[in-house]
Amino acid sequence: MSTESLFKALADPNRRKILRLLKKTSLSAGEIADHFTITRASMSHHFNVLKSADLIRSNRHGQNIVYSLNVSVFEDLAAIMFDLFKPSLKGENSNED
Amino acid sequence: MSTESLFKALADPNRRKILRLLKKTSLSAGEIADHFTITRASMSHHFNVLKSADLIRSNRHGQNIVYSLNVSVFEDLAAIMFDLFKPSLKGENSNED
DNA sequence: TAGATAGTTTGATAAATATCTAATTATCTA
DNA sequence: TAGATAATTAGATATTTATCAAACTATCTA
Repeated sequence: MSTESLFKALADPNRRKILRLLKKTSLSAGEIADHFTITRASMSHHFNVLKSADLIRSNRHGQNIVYSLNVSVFEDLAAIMFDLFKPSLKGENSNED
Repeated sequence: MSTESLFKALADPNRRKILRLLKKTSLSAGEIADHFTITRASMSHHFNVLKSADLIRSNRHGQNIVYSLNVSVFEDLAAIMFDLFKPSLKGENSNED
């Protein structure tokens, strides 16, 4: 279910924009929301999807919830991509679904 | 729309399995379908999604339609991933959506 | 402690998607 | 050319998803 949730999370332009914003620095939910026109409820939904895919982490700081990018997923994604595209060797089999 | 269709195409386990099958060698629609339990109509739908994302190519050989992996998308995907995760430099901006 | 502020959760709805069966198209061969 | 085979397209349905408004939770501060 992890590869599944990862690609589904990445398959939405708003969520990719969130990730790009978090590349520079961690940001609170409100700071992120300021870059979008959809409601904060909808933003929360996207935060949840990204968290479920382990693409972001959250920490409360007082009234704010601060989100940060989990860069370690980058490695996972790379591995998945190799699994999908790399010419396979004799007897090699995939773990992924 | 291209990044969009790419991730959406990859967000389905049946479609990822199709790509993995095509890593080794090109295969006809029927040969691919033999590895699945869903109907051939459903398989055709998945082929269409993968073709729209430019992940596979198709060529008719007599009665068969032979599908092959388009490995050049691997590079596109790598670029998109860097855009999403790589720490950005001063004044740098993304082209993606 | 009573607002005010930041954010999430709930419930509803419209749009997208995966699947199926049935019908259609393209090609081969007897 | 008629039937058989390979595959796709069309139409229908159930599930998932993105979004919103409203209600709720957590924290701060006067």
